[in-house]
Amino acid sequence: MATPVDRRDVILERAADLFAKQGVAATTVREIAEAVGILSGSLYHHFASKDEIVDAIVTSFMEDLVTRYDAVLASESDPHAQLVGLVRASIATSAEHPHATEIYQNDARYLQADDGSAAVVKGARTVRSAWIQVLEGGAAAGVFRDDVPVKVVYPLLRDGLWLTARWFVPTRTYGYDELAADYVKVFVDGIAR
Amino acid sequence: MATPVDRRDVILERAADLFAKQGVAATTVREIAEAVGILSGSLYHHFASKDEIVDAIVTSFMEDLVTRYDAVLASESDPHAQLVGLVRASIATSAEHPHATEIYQNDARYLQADDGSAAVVKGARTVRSAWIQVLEGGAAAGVFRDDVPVKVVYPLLRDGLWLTARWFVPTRTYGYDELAADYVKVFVDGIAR
DNA sequence: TCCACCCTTCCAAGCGCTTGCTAGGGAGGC
DNA sequence: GCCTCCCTAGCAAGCGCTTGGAAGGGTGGA
Repeated sequence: MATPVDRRDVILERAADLFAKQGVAATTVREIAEAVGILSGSLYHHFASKDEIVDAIVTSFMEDLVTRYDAVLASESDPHAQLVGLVRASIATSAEHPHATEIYQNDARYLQADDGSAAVVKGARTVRSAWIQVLEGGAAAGVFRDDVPVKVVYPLLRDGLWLTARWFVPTRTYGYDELAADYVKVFVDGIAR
Repeated sequence: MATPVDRRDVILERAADLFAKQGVAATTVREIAEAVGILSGSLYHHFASKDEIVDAIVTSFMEDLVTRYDAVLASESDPHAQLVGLVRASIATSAEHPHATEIYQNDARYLQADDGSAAVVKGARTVRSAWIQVLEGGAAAGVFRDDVPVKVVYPLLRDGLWLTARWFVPTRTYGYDELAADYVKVFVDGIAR
């Protein structure tokens, strides 16, 4: 018999999958319950609301991400190394939370509309400032270009990076490490030969 | 008194705005009707269903995009010029259809789940092949790098580009042309100094 | 060891409300 | 009179969630 912790995790996992595929609004509690193998009323034994399920998924992802970013910035000081670290941390977090990124990308409005959870809002701010700090630091140090505003560079990097969760499927010969390396090549060196 | 064409356009415009902000599933026909200034039952005089509204918005955008892409590829043969052309065409189309891009990015699953409209599916294929053609042609011509697979380069470019619709707000001194130019700088030359 | 009690988890039925949409009829313009 | 556009009332289906009760397992005391 599953322990309480296990069932709760299964709900989060299945819900994350459905939310990512269909969007939060279009996913019913009945669908989530069916995917878990229980009836929808039973979900409310574990979570107070559908919103709370969403929050739990995204909060877990965001906390993991912030922890990894903090570790990168604490251990690297060279802008290029920091950038590589942030990319690797992002991709590793995305791999660890296979659907949270998709939910966050697609349903950020949903979270904001409900004023989100404090942890998510705070985490998002931390994530953004990590990147801005690295890009600005790199430009100041003469490592990164400064002719394109950081407020333009950052969203281009951000969106390319986070939407890898939507299309990337690792294979035996081309995994997350290879993706991170190629991402850095494309953005740091460009596609020109 | 508004002519039928005008009212229909107003519905599409208002619906596009709401769909982009909230997602298709989370936008009710009552909200759309209210934004237009009529009651929800009246929408069905102009459109057979809510889905048809979505389709009309996305189809119009996609047709415009394909037309612009075809024009670029017909008039440029140098890979770099083609890439610049595709970028400029994408950004121009995005500016012309302020919300369709957001809908397409967020609700592509929705469209696919309903087998979408033939025009959208066909258009999406055309769009993708235009990029692949340019990237592969450029690599073969020694203009673009060939050490990173095109199937990785393309989605990075694509996502950075299309999500500009989500964050970019033109100002008097930094408009769509400047964005296109900076996008090209970032992706073609990279951010390294 | 056995039994009563408690807790956890779930089922089942249903609530109040919302959704996309229908169909009948009215109003205004030509 | 006819046509276009809209209002109105309401339908059927479905939504997130509540509530009462059942079932199973664990624990402690006699």
